[in-house]
Amino acid sequence: MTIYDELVARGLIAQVTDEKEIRDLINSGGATFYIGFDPTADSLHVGHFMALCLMKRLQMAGNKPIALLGGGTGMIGDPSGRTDMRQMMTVETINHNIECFKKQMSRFIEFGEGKARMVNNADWLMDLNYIEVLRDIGPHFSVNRMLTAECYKQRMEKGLSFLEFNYMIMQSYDFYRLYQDYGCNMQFGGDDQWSNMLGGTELIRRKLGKDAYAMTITLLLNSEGKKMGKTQSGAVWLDPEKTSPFDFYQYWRNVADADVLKCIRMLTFLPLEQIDEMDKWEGAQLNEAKEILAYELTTLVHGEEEANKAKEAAKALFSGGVSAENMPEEKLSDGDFKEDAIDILSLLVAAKLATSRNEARRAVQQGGVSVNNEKITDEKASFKKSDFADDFVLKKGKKKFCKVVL
RNA sequence: GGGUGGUUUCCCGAGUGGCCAAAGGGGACAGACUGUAAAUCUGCUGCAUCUUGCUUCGGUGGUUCGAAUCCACCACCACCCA
Repeated sequence: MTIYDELVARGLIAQVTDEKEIRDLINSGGATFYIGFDPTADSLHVGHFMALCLMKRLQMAGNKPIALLGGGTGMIGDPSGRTDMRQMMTVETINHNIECFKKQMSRFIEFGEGKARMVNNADWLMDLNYIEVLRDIGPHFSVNRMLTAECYKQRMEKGLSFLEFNYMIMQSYDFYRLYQDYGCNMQFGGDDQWSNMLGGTELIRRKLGKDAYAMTITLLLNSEGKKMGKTQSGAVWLDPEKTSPFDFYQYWRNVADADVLKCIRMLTFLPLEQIDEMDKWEGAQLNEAKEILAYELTTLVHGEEEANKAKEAAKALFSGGVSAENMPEEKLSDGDFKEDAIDILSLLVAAKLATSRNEARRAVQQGGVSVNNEKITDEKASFKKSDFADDFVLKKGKKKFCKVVL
């Protein structure tokens, strides 16, 4: 199976500028492609992960990847898919985020001579001269056209600043530069990047009279049409400090039935035949598929060891046992104890299972709290250090728990 | 620059002087049922020393016994005119 067909079969391709050309190009390994990553946070997330996987897949097929860090575009902020303006980031934040990105990326993709290339668009965007750019690039963009682009259209109601309006031009300029400097003839990106990417192919055509191509990756949406990889408290991060391997595992373990196969197809490297087989599964058997999804992804992102730990911890907990072997831990300090005792509400807060004593109280009142599998019903319950050995399992609700270490 | 409308708790959104920690919906959380799914039902949703107290309705100051509600100034946003 060719790489292009595999991408199609996995449902990864959303839009392409020229299907035949792109198919030939990437199947023959003739593409030098780039994917841009704006340093909007200090860790990559699942969306980035998909892009990195795509990079890897194409690289294995002989194509040359360029990872573009948006040190320059991050100064502007992409308005695509947003209903309000991004908060402007300071240069320090951007640089810090870029460093974080670099570190994480190197774990997935090999960079270096003859391998993948990593560049930062700050290197050329920051030194641009306003008037020169206007005269050089400006004439090739029609404001009328730009305003009809989907990414701006959404913003016509809420307001769009001139700063953000320029984002498309900067991204287009990136492509134009990469085309000239590295022979980059293709751009990949999230589906929300489509109009920005077309800006680049168009600019290359107008300025250089050459063809360049663009392809977007399907956004990973759940059955309700919402972006996946998001939780109430924010994104599911790849940084283990921000989202623990256990939580990461649990996120995928808990996806809805309707979404499991799609996720496996799009996010894992499992062979398509095996996935097609799983596609026949129904009902409770899907639980097994979720386990596979969670395990595969955790392995890819955090390594086999962490994946095993997460899997074991989850198994132990959900199959009734209290084996706290690999469970996420929360350490208590002596300061948490008053006169050698700690009440249940403080305990929940200290273990970060509740954000306030009120919240903790509610959980107890509603019967959602247990200590070492014993339900706590009295909100005034209190524990002494001597009531436990070195640690114990504190549980709030069905899925939130931690091993409290004394 | 001129005019108009707006800024409410996680989000949407009601509230135009006391009965407002603030309707309703969504989301989140907890319980029941289940397969660590979905759907459904119930509870719950500012903070705390919790039958009470404290802090909140863009910001600051004022009027008043009493302000999310009235006044002044400021900030931000949208629309119309330039």
